[in-house]
Amino acid sequence: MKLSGTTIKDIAELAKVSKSTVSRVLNDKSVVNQQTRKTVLEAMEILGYEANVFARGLASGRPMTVGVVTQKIGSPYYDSIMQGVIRGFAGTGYSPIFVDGQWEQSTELKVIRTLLGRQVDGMLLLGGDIPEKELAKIMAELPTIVVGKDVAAWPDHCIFIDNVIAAREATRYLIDQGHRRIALIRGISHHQDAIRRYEGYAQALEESGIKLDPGLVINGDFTAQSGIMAITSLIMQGTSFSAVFCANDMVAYGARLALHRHGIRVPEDVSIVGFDDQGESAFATPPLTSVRQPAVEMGHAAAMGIVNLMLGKPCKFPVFRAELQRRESVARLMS
Amino acid sequence: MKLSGTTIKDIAELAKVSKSTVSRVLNDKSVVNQQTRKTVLEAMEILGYEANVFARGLASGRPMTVGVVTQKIGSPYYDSIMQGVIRGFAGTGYSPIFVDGQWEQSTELKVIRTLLGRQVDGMLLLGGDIPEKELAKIMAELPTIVVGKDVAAWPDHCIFIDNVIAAREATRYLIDQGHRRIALIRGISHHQDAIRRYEGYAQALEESGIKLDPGLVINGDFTAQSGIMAITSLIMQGTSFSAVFCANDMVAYGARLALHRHGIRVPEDVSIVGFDDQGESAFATPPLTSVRQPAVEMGHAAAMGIVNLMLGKPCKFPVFRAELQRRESVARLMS
DNA sequence: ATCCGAGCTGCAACCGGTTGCAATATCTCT
DNA sequence: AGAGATATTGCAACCGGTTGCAGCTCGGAT
Repeated sequence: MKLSGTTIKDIAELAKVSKSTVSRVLNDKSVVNQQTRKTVLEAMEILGYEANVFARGLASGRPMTVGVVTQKIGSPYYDSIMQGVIRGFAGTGYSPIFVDGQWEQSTELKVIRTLLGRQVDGMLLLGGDIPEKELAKIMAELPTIVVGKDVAAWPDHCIFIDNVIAAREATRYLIDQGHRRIALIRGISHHQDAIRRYEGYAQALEESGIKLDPGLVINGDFTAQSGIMAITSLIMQGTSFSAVFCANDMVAYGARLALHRHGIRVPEDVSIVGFDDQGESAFATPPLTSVRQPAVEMGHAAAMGIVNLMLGKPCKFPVFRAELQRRESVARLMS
Repeated sequence: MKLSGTTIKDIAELAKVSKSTVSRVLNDKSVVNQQTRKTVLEAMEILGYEANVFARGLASGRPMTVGVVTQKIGSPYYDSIMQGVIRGFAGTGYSPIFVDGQWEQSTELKVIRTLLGRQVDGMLLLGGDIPEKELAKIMAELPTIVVGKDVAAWPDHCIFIDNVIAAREATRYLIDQGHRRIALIRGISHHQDAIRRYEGYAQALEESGIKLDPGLVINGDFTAQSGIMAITSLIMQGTSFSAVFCANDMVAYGARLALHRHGIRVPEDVSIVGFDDQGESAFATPPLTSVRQPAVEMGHAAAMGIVNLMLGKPCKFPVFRAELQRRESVARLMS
């Protein structure tokens, strides 16, 4: 079967050098005479050369693919990162293969092992919850970048936003709007993001001299259902609150719905702030105030970063900042 | 670099045959003695053989990849299909590469050409809007399956739900609930789905002896923003209506928000029905009644179908049915 | 017994690169 | 000028399969 045609052999002939030399120019690993290199590059230009991924993968043992481990296909936040990743790989010659960790540590480890044993020469971990010791092994074996998580030992290989600061700002915003009784619906309790956001929440309260009331902090699991249950339980216990800060937007939707069911108006009676700023949030009723994470951009940066890493170049990431999108789900508290 | 290890050579030795024979067993194209085949298969079993994608791609010219053309990475409906596709390819040896048509016919054609000229041996088209003539060319050149769109000339290569029936059922449901003045916010006017849904809407009205009022039909473009504008324009014109059927859920969110802005309650004053049933819809306030499309399942089926097609086997698809999810955004009209 | 075709199987070339090693050219130093 | 060091380049093997073609085996026809 004939494909696009030009091979390094053609180039070699045109440039009057050997295949080896062309290959060397291509991988620009070993030294090639400047003049020769130029001639070869011109030849490539003329012939419109494009490397055959398979031949290269076969010969070099480098499969030109990157394993991307996501938490759960279908979860808005990770899907956004995935979108960025797809875009980031476009045109690099590398292609991503996606696997699903199902939010379970064991599954995640299993799929990672499969990827390792198989044919990937780089790995992108989106979130995830595997122990640092395991992570160390992976990092030692393959170029790896972690997105949406901050691993102390590899600051340069992580792309993330500062969840503490983000949560602190969001909470402070509520405080600035006059709220004092601010409930927090947390994510999965051992989840790094959940912990950080809790921390930010606590800091903001403390800075404003508000005593943290443990009764206002409810555990959830990042699902809308957990938002419903959290609000329900707050109401059943008769706890009073004028605002809720949610682990993510899905939780916020659930919370908002539960409030509605109890005849509590948003934002007149209770204000809501979410986290992630999914696309739907701007059009929720009322539009949801939410901390926007630049997830797509982060995914994009991750893809480009891992490519550099695999080429042996260092990678440097821009600093990503979360930004509070102020919308109508928060009202100024008159008192 | 050493990878997982076993090659056909190992198998050949163990089974005491030549590489060729092993290869023949593998591709089970040409005739191989039953006994020999059995021995080889056993050897493969023992050694846990797994073909090297690159060697195979190189040697056969068949790259074992499938081009997946989506409309817009980030659009909920197509993303859901993509999820199904990813799952469907898992473990088949084929891997998908995703490209983005950006909702533009020209972009779509361009990326498709790139894929054709490049190295894919199958194509999955998610939705899309290219002329049937172009489609014919593609189909002639490569195994192709179209998802979410019904192309008359290739009924066997399309996976879709009957939008006319789905829209008719949804509309009829509103009618059954006592609604007579039912607005329709359409999708992009020339879009097949939009046209079909309009048709279903019209049919349902006619079957119930309700005269279709063109003033109740507003054009939109599948975005939340268009939902807002549609409702706003209806209200500005003083058109009365007790229900709105939306092109998709995003439009429904927009519509719901616009109604809210005008102090119109949902569902007490106006009922809303959406289309697609995104994950968020069950937790909207109020939970949105919506036509659920089994998008993930469709993507999954598409992936498995294209694999069969590429192997020369025929593919047969189950019939996918949309199903109305009845939730609280629709109220019975008391009159 | 000889011949023939069908059914299997092995040989070896080839897919398009990569890479270790040897060969050649160039340069530097004594 | 001669020797050793260094920079470039080419040769050829190899990655792990696929496949056209030739060769061998064997039963049945002549």
